[in-house]
Amino acid sequence: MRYSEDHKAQTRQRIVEEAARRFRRDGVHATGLQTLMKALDLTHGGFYAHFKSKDELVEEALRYCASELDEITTSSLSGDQPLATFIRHYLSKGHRATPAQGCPFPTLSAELGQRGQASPVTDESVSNRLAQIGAHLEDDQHAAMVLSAMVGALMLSRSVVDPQLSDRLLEDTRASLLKLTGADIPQS
Amino acid sequence: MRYSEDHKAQTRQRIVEEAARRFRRDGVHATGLQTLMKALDLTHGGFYAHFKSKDELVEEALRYCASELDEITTSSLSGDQPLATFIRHYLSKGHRATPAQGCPFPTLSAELGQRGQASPVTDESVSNRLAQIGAHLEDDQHAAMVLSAMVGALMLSRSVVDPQLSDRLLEDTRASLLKLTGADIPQS
DNA sequence: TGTACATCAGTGAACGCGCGTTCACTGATGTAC
DNA sequence: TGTACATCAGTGAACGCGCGTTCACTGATGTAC
Repeated sequence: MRYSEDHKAQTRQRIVEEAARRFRRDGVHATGLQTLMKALDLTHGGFYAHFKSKDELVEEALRYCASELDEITTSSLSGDQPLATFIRHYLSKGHRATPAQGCPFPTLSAELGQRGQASPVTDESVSNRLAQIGAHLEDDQHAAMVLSAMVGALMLSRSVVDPQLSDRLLEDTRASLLKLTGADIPQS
Repeated sequence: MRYSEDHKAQTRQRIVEEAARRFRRDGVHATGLQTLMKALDLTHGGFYAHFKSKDELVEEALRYCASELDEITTSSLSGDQPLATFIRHYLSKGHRATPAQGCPFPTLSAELGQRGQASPVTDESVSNRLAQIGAHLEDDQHAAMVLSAMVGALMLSRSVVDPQLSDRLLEDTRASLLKLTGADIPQS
């Protein structure tokens, strides 16, 4: 079957977006191409018309996550009390409950490090986040700690069983970060 | 072959320790029982004389990591300027380079959350860490942020390619945490 | 002390399964005449 | 306008492989006599 001009590009994009969801929800290793393609009503053989390997898809999906993250943080860090808003959003129960649509670091960083699949895409995304956060701090050397605390707290809060402990990790970290960054940037 | 009284217990322990190393280095999913047993000069079939499933081994290995972590933190948090020493040790290049012997949170938390394999062992270990850290802070509500920042920074520093960026994550976070906790606990 | 037997940690072939990847193929559509 | 052909996104069977798990087995040792 021959399709309209941009049909192939659209299919490719659908694969990338579904992969970005599943990688974050289940992990890269645990996401099979067969299942992934079936979820899009496609057969697995067709995958290789779009990507030369699973690794190439991983790279693409990371790029997609990174650009999504860029958008969200950029828009979130532009209103009133931008950093506080961002922290509250990042360390929210909503974000904790939806890893598939969330920040890729708490879900994918460990696995990418272990698989030796780290890519410049991750580096650039981390650098961008540090720069964005640092721009809203009096001393931008604290940016690494703020980012690390957000990523770590979200990951830990998703890994414990007890809901109270999970809430505590999320809420205490949020309160501490708000207090610390609020002190750096006096609020109106 | 019939072996000495505690031979079986010793073998079991060797399996648990090798698993704890490999799970942290490669991830749980990526660690095969075949390879694991071969590394101990055993055949894979014998595995089930010790554990009823891989899941049971995961649980055991987590328990082992947790007790190891207990020991390290307890001894590390008992000298002079205990929290500062602990932070420096945790966010060191040595710890970054040896995930197999290090804290299980940066390597395993994401995967355990994704696999729905979270276990009370993790909860207890997180609680213990929070309590230990909180005991050395003026306001123990900051414990969650301190732990999250350490876990997040170590994980992120292992996931980036650029050594400078990796160092920055580690060192900036360390400096920030030392400054923050040092302010809470005035040093002699 | 010497022999027969029971134990059971460890062996290794085999199971079904899903993985990533390859490939000969289909068939609806756009193009050429 | 109508017909023949080329294109190529997507199909689905097949590949070798390693996974977790099962099982009939081995054979060195401790125990019983």
